[in-house]
Amino acid sequence: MYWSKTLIPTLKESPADAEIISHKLLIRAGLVRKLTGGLYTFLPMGLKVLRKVEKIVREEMNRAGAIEVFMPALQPPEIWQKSGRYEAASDVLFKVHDRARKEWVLGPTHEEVVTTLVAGEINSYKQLPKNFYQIQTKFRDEIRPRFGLMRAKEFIMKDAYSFDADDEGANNSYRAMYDAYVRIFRRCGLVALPVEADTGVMGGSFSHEFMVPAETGEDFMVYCEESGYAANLEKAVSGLKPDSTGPDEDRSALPTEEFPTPDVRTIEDLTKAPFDVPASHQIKTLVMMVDSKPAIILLRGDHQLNEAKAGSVLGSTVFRPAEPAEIIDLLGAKPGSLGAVGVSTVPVYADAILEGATGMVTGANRDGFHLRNVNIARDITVTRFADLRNVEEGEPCPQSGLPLKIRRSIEVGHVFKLGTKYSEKLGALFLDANGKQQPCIMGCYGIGVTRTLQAVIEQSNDKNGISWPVSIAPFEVCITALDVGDDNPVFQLARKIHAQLQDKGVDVILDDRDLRPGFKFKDSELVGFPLRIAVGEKGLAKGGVEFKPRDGELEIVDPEQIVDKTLTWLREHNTSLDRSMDQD
RNA sequence: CGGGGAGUAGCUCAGCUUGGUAGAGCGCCAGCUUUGGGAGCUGGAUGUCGCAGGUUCGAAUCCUGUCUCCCCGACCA
Repeated sequence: MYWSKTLIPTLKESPADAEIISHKLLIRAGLVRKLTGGLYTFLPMGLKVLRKVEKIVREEMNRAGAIEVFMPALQPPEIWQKSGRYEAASDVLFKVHDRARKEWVLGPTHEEVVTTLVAGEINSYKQLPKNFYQIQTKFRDEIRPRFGLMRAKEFIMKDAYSFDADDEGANNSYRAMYDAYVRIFRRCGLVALPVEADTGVMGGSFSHEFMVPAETGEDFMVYCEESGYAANLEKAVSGLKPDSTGPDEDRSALPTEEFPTPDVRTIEDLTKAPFDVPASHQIKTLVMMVDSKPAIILLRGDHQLNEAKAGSVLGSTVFRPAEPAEIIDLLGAKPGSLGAVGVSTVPVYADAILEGATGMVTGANRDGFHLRNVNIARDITVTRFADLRNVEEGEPCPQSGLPLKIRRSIEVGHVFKLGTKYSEKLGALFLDANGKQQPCIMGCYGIGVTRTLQAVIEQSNDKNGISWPVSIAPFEVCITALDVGDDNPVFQLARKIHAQLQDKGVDVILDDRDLRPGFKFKDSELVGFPLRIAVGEKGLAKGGVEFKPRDGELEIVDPEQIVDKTLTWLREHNTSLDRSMDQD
């Protein structure tokens, strides 16, 4: 490819609407252009990277035994009603109407379609297991598209769905996908770590997310380097014990006592003089509404509610904080003076840390008053103790006991063991060896292909631009011709090397633009080609052409040697060809 | 949806407070000079100042409404 023949609109300045580095570089390096919020056109360089990521994904999915299909993006709402997700996923569903005013949905994911397919085509255990995958555009009415390709209304996903006859088989399918994901991300030159994850609206029994550590990530992962424990904050647990709660001296025998706390509205207010109650000695009382029924959640004052965990205790992912009017109606006081002492008409769920806590302070359900010496076991009717809070940095690892760390991360892949939720609802049943009808045991597995592309940029860049891994670089090699006249020997040599590399199967671009050298060097670094071969008079005077890895040292190489040198270097630096991968 | 910010040339922005009829840099076109780290000079093209309405002799500027984009929160690959 000659640079002048394609379109690589690089920008010296960052676009005003890009905030994070990968988004800026995506635009500046001319990989994509925005049509409108959350919708992007892939330009030639962006598309080349995308296709290379897809190729790696395909190879690894095929290697893992998955079979490729292609399902409609436009789907009938009926199958969503059958699965029960028409309501549950209603927020993210794009809905369209045909000329007869019939409604359709644009697929945000394909459990319903693939399960419908299997319901029709798979009848016997002899046909199982099967794992179908596709690489396809997904549509999601995101509340807030963000950060370029990171969260878009339309994005490319690899989605796979496994169907097994028994639980052991389902676990094997899950494991095969998990392993494939490890390989895929490694081949893309990406550091992506599997962490335990919440199953959320997908339902199902367990799941892992693949996380790319990055300051700009929207998720938090909790991890311990010693034990290898790693989990999404939504799911993470710690080894923190209940006995660490409560004041130092034993106040368990003292009766509860009401005391005036005018103008105290928050946990923070109560930690200040004259009250001086540490947040860890307070009980935070939250009122949640589930299907218009109230429930009370108790946390230690210094802890934060984990909504995913709360959802599983409340038995619904759909709940909201109660309005002040509802709270007054229920407890007789405004937020700021709430407590669960003496409450018996609504369920009270307390964080497990509070079990056995004594000498605590909580609201008195009377505006401007709190209670001290609260002994949970004695004074509060707790329906159930459960893990309801976010783990905090420094708490003991549940496995090693060492302090946990937390970092931001980008979710690039997610594997779920689904169980029989969809197969039962959509009739994906088969006859087992005893002639008995059973629902398939399913798993589903997603990779955000476009997001992965941007995550690589987020992880591999410097002040000069992107630094692509060889495996997914738009071109592996950029030949920078420093003179471009057709009869100029410099240009003739550059063209010769370009042709020779192309013959050897190297993905190479020749920068044949009539521009000053500095401009072309900057561009090649911005776009991020892993290897640059500059052909110019100065280099030739020193004995050859300039061989310059994007992140390495410049070498002068004899033009006769440059092809071999390049092939060797590419082989050594292509994460996709890493032989160590075949040994695990 | 709640809170914050912004819409002016292809891009990055100034002008708006204090109304007087459109600017800079980059990019683009032409010419000359330059030619190893985003060149210099000269000349040139490019705008319904997001849109609609209002106030006014006169609106990019003031007022009202509306749309879009970006950031923070709830959702997710």
